Order: sequence, then C-alpha cells, then structure tokens
Amino acid sequence: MSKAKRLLDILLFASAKKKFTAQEIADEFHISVRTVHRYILDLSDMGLPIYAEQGRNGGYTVLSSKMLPPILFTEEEAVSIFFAFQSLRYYRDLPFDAEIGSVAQKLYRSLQVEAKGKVDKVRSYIAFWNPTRTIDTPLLKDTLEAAIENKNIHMHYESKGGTTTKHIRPIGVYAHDGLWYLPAFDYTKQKVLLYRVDRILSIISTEENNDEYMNVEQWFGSYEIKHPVRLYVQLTQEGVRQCKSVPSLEGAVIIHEDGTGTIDSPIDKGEIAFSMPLFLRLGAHARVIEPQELIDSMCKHAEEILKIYGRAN
Amino acid sequence: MSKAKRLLDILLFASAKKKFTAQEIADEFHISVRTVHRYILDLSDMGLPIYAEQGRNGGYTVLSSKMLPPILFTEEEAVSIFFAFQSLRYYRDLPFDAEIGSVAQKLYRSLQVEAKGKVDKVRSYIAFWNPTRTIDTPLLKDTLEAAIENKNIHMHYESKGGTTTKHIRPIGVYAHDGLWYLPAFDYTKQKVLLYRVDRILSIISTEENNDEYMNVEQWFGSYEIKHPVRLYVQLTQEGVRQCKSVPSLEGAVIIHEDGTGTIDSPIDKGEIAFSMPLFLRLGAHARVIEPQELIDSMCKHAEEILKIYGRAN
DNA sequence: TTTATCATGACATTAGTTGTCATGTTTTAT
DNA sequence: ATAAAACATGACAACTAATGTCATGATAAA
Repeated sequence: MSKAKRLLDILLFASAKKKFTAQEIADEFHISVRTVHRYILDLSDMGLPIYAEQGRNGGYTVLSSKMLPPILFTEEEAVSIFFAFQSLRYYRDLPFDAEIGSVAQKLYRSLQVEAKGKVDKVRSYIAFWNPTRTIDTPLLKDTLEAAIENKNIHMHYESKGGTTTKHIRPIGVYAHDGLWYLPAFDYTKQKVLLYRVDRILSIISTEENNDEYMNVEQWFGSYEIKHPVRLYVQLTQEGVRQCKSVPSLEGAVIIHEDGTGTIDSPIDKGEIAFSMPLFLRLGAHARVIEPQELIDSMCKHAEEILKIYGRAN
Repeated sequence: MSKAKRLLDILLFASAKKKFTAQEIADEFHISVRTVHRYILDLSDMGLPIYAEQGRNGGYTVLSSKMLPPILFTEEEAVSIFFAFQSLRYYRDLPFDAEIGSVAQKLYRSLQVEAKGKVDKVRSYIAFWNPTRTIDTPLLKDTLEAAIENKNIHMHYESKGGTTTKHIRPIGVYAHDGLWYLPAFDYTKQKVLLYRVDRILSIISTEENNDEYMNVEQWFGSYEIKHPVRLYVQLTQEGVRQCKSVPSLEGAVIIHEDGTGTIDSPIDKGEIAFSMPLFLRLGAHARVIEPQELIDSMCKHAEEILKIYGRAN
C-alpha cells in the first residue's frame, strides 16, 4: 500500500479516535512504532493539529474535530460554494458562522488569481436580499441544537401578554424574511404553534426524546386542520400576486386564465385571525365570501380605524 | 521534492493549460518524458478526466475545468456547507445547480456515518423558507453572467403594457422572496430601474463595458430619501412589539418607560403606501398623527372594505 | 515517408521508506 | 527512588518505489 494511502488511513483513524498511542496505530496497521512516529511527524507537517504528551499515560491527541479525506474540487464547484454562502450574507445571526468563514478562507486561498476575480464578482454582483434585521437572536444556536437533537425545551418566551413559560417539542427551525421561526408542539396547549426564535428569552432546560417526531419539511407539507372552515375568496390579478407570497395560502390559490384567481380551501378556524390582516390589506383585490367570521372581523377592524381617525358613521 | 507535491504541481499546470504534450511538462519540471507518462497515468487513476490524442499534433487534453489542490475540511465545515446549500433549497431556478449537486455528493461520500446523520438532520430540521415559485426563470444564468461580466444588455422584456425592448446596464442580480430581480440603468429612461428576471423574454445581445459601475451591495446602500415627510405615530405596547418586527421601522421606534412607544422619523413619500397596511393592521394599537396622507389613505381603505362587504355608511 | 506524438516494457540507478536497535527524555504508578 | 510507559531522535541496513535511459510499437498528420 502506498504511503499516501496509509497516511490518509491514519489521519482518519487518528481524527476519529482523538487520543491514542503510537503502539495502537502500529498494531492497527501492522507497521513499526518508529514508522508511526515518522508518519505523525508528516501529518503534523501537513497541518493536522496534533500534540504529544510524554510519559506514562501519555500519547497523541488530535485537537481539531474530525477531518475528511482531502477532496478535489473544480473551480466552478468552489464558486458554487461561495454562491451558496452569499445567500446567508444578510442574516444577522447564523449557526456555523465560524465554519463558513474558515471554509471560505481555505477555498479562496487555493484559487488561482483569475478564479478569485470570479468569486469577487459573484460576491459583489449577486445578492440574496433579506431585511437586515437589527433584532438579536442570541438563542438561535441553542434552539437549533435542541431541534436537531430532538430535545424538548422549557423556555421563557415573550408573548403578547408578557413573559410566559413554555414547554414544547420542536419540529425544526426555519428562516423567513430575515427572521427565525420555531414550529413546535406546545404541551400546555396540546397543539403545534409557531414561535419566533428572537422572542425566546431563555432556555431553562431541555430533555431528551427517544422517539422520532415530525421535521420541518414534513410540517411544511402536512398542515393539520383541526377545526376546518371553508375559506372562499375571489382575487384580482394583484390579489393573486400577493397571496402567492404568503406561505400558508400559496398552494391554495387557483389561477384563472385571465390572471385573476380564487382561493377555495379548508383552513383552520385559528387561521382566520392570522389571515385577516392580509385580506384587509388587499381591500378590493380580494373579495372574501366565506367565512362570515372573517368578514365580520375585517369590518369591525375597518370601523375601528374610522372611529380612531374621527370618520365613524 | 516528493512525488505527491510534484503530481499536484502537474495537476495544477495541466488543468490550467488544458492541452499540452508530455515534452512540455518534462521541460517545465525538469523530469524525463517517461516519468511524465507515468505521472499522467497516476492522475488519470486519481480521477482527472484527461485523454490523449495520438500522432503528430497530438497531446494530452484535460476535459474538466480547472482543479483546486486537495483541501482538508473538518466535519463541522462540511456540515456548514450543507447548511448553506439548505438555504438554496426553495429556489426553483439556480445557477450553479449542477456544481452544488456534485459538491454535495463529493462531501457526503467522504463523511463518516455519524456525520452523515448530522447532515441529514440539518437537512430535515433546518429550512430557509421561500414561496416555492411556480414561475420559470429560464434566463437567470444568462442574466447573471452578463451582470457578473459587466456587460450591457439589449433585451425583450414583458412590461405591464406588453413586450418592450430595453437597453440596460446591469448593477447586479438579487433574489428576494423567491424571485430574482435585476436593478439596472436604463439608457432610454436615463435612470436606475428594477427589472424582474422572470419577465425577461430574451436577451438579444450584450456588449462589453470597460469601466466599473455600481454593484448590488453599493446599490442597496445608496437608498436615499428624496421626498421626506414626517412619520409621527403613537403606539401601544402591542404596537411597539409589532413595529419592532418591521425592518423599515424597527430602528425608528422609541420605547417609553411604560412599554408604549412613538415613531417620529422622516420617511420617503413613496414609503407611505408601503407602510399603510401595517398601520391598518395595527388598528387601535397605532395612532398615526402625521402624515395626513397616510391617515386619508387608511380611512379610504377602511371605507372600501366596508363598502365591499355592504356595511358602508 | 518522415516526424511528432502517445504507449509500454525492461532494466540499472537513484531516492525514499521501513524496521531494528540504541539512546534520551518525560511523566506517573508503585 | 525506581520501574514502566510513553514520546523523540539518530544511525544504518534492508527493502521498496521512483526515475531515467533505451527500445519498440502504434497512430496521425505534414
């Protein structure tokens, strides 16, 4: 077996095991201890952060996290990674911030001048715009971690009525329009609710779960309706355009040949309050026919507005 | 010099030069032609797509694009790349689609089982939501290319009034809410306008530019208030909470000791229409005092609502 | 037909790698 | 204090791999 292959095997073995002695490697790969020392010198020269402890109970320790075998990328592939990173640029808080920085550095350094120019151009001529929030989301990383590790959360949360304590089972975390959201099952209210990660004031504790639960992708796909009511709306072209931008309605918009549209879809009763502002904004661009409750709510709101500004009838 | 280093040098030389003879490499690196043949066999075994043409004027040709030297990533760094890719998932049309796929494959294959699990989790528990557009953007790649290469564009464009021909100088391309936009200087109208890439019907021709122009980042930064009007609003606690969630107002909200708040800030006249729906939604939680135009617009809207639903006074 | 290429094999020479042994040093358990 | 378990390093012979030289063949274009 070639030296390169052997070095690679040892690199993988070492970075997986973290702490080991030269003898262990020698036994594992059937080579002499002297050779192991030489190999480790080579790996160290190649940049693997490894250090040795002398004496009894000593041995080698790999500092960094696990390494992948070296990977060959084409220039275009490198550019595509920078392109993807570009899409994260307008987020204020990001997990993997440090890692993304170091990947970018490693790649950029290996590029030839010409390709560096291309990356610079991608960086300055392509953007993924988000509202640049000044809202801090300090608990994003912790929340993500809990979601990924399938852990329940006890947390302090800033609700409409002030600070409350919640006990939830996260489904996942998603970003939209520069904000991070946390769909989760609320044990108190016994249903899935949507939280905003920036409104989480503190995570009190987490607890493991042994069974599998829904993930965000499934959640996006399986919107559960407990108290169905029929939402029936006629839309102008502009109405169609705007409803298409609303996650919960997007799939329900039926577009006619002339560009106008209709929504005729069961929604949960709880969603009425949520969709009211949208139809309020749309005004004549959306004519709600059902449910009556939505119409009443809109009219009440409109009357309130007129009253405040002294135009009440 | 070690064989590995030499092979790497040749890999870089070869993938930069694309076409060459064994003699050229031999001269360049002061090695024998026989060794070059052996090296090329090695590179070919390593997966470099290279082929030879026999006979006079023959030589080697590297098929793929330029290669980067092998890069060592940590597992966490690999995960961060998948995280970034995740943010592109809800876009329908993407440049670098193929490259992103092959990067993902290369990385995923090199991961150990445990890390594969982590990537799978990032993929299923984290999302960057966009309205999943059903609109096709076939010319995205071409438009991007022209923007990156600082080229002017003559194009057929689908405007409100039908198909028109435009002559523009692109500033860049950006994505927002699942759609791609092209801010560009319009030579006919002599000002910067915003185009939608999905409405570009065809690119007729492009022309080089030798001077530098604005890029998207600069353009985002150069937002100026042309017609300032005073926005003066009193907010309840709930009003404060909601205004804090709106990017454009966020910084302008002054919070009082009792939790209520005030907005008193100059905004552009054009923004009135934009902020109307917000204050409409807030109802009694926001009392707009200035500008009158905003109040009128809100009342008009409210009256429209009542009229549509048959509650007009 | 000649020339410029790649392709491959044989073989001596050179360079690099490995194992063995020796000698040190450092740390910890006994 | 001593022994044991670890790393560190050097010397050198034995082994293995890489290289250059030469030879032969194939292919395609001038």
